[in-house]
Amino acid sequence: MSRRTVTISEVAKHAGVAVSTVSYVLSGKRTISADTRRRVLDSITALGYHPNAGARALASKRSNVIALVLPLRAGMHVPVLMRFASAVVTAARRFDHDVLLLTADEGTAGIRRVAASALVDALVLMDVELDDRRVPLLRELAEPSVLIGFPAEPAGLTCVDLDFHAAGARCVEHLAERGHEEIALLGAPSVVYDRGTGFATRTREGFEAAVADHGLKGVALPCEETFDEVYETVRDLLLDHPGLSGLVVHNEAAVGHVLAALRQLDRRVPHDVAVVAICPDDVAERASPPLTSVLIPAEEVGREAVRLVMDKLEGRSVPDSTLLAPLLAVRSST
Amino acid sequence: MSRRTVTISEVAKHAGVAVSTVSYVLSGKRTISADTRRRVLDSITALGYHPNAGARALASKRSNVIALVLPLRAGMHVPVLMRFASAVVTAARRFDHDVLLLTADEGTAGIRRVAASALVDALVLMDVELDDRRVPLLRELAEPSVLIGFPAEPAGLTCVDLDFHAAGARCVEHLAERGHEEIALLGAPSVVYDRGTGFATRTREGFEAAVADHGLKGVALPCEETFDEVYETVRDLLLDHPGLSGLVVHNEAAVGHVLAALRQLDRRVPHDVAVVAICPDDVAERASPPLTSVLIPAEEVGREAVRLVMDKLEGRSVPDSTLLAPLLAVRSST
DNA sequence: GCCGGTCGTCGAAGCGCTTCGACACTCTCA
DNA sequence: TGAGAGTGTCGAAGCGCTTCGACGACCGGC
Repeated sequence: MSRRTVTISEVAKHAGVAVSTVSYVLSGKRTISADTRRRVLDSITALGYHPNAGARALASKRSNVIALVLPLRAGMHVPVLMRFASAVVTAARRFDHDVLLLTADEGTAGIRRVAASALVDALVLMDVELDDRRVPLLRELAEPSVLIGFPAEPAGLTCVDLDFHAAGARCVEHLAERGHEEIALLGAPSVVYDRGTGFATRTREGFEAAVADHGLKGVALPCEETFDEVYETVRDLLLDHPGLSGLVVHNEAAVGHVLAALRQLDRRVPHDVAVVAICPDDVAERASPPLTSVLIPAEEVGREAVRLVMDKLEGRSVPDSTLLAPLLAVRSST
Repeated sequence: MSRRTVTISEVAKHAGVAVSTVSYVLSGKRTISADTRRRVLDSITALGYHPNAGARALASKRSNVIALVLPLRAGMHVPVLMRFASAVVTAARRFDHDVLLLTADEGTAGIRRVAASALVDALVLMDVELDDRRVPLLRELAEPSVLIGFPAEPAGLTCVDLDFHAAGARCVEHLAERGHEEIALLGAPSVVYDRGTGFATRTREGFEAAVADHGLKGVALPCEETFDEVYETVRDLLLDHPGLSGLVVHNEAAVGHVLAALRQLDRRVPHDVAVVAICPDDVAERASPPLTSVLIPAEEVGREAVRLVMDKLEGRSVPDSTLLAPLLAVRSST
């Protein structure tokens, strides 16, 4: 039965020490003799003591909570977002922090509110747009923050992401190595480009640069996410480019449809058309055939974002930009 | 520029009143003259005051934060979970509460921790299993909580969910009305049944009961989520049941594969096989053809869960069980 | 044998807020 | 006209914790 709440002074009394001693045992900010430490720790478990979060936050000016700002916008692939989110939560816990979930309905007001009320110590923003309304606010707030993704003007901000430019290029390179000469990129839904979401654009730029470098013919198209639209896009693409033999797909939601469309159009993968995806590993593995892919290292990005945030909280200096190198896993689709 | 933090006593000084008066203006717990209220409110905006969350929590024993416990387990359809989560956040904000995100890695320890440290006032648990490890803990903790979903032993707990039993039955009823006599249910992946997740089982029971009631022939199968597995399942199903003309699909992730498989097996929807899905509206609408479906009212469930939690926090009594009636939307697949 | 330096511990002062009791006032209504 | 009942406001006492300065006790070096 959950007894009424146990306070630090009860622990102190039980262990026969001062309140401050208990506090120092817990924080390790002053040296405590092994013997005293033992007694305090024993009392803590005996009484089932848990520090009160509010009191701690008030006294220490640290809430040990970070905000995760997750817009949940149209066109975003939710499972990927959730992997980031989940990674952030797990990583935060390793630093003894919890995660407050902020969605977009409140707009920037939510960010302002949690920062001003000291509810959180720092912010992690996901799904950053090139021209993101939250960015000017961040500059104004001076609250430690890390962006997952890059805005157009990242100067002075801390950003982390997969190096999508390199990822796009890596896919092209792989297809070039395999001898393909005419290839296409199927990207995000056009709404995502219109919004100027960075990762979509950067992949396309990487794709185009590598196509030029390798002297290939290449075309980049947005790609919607219903089967019928995908089917049409693929059909038209094959019609317009009879020589096309390689496909880069950067759209988790559409990747299954693309394969289904190829199947229906009687193109064998990889025999007639080779496919490289940029997507999480499990999506690539579960496709048929399993796809050669550049994985989106959601766990790593989330972990890195938290590490950066913690560094900033501790006053350590951090790099403005952290780009994780793309890693290509070859499977049966190329 | 974010000035250093403004406190209530500065507001009080600025408005020429006592600190407690400012507090009462904010909380409305005592009557304040219109004139004083105005002056205080003006000072608050003039100084840009935001109450400190920690101090408030300490003094009032209320953090104005609720925990959302989101296991993120295998086999769960993430986009649906996120719609619940998003609805919970939005609803919580309407009650001036924030949401702390708890995932499963910590197991029950996380729940215990946030409750004991008074980090949160209440808990909302998602994706509840029939035999859920978190349930005994809830009984022990005496922290206000609401479950989204039903455990095997819900006595004394507050649960809210779509009435999946009725939903399964409703789909059968609809197919019966359309004259189908032999039908099948394609449900969640078998791992979900094995785990004893309530909603999957309850849908099947509703399906089976209604099949019996209407004197139909019906079979219920689990359904995995890769195209190849779905294809096999559908193919075998049609082989084993040549007279089968109606399908109920309760698996968002597989629904697209089921349609693709039918297409590949040369069965026209709804001409040869009618399909009813239990899934969110947008999934049903984006399928081709658009699916007749019982929608999963994620927003409504989330909202209801928060309402119940707030009622409990205010000491109002709430019903143990809240079942939302299923609503069937007829589209082109039946 | 005395001095300066750790080391380990304590007490007390807040952190910024809510809330309780008290205290003027101003209205009633007998 | 005065007792009683509101109103509107104030001051002060915490809420449970961290942190700062202080202070013995003990150490080695001269």
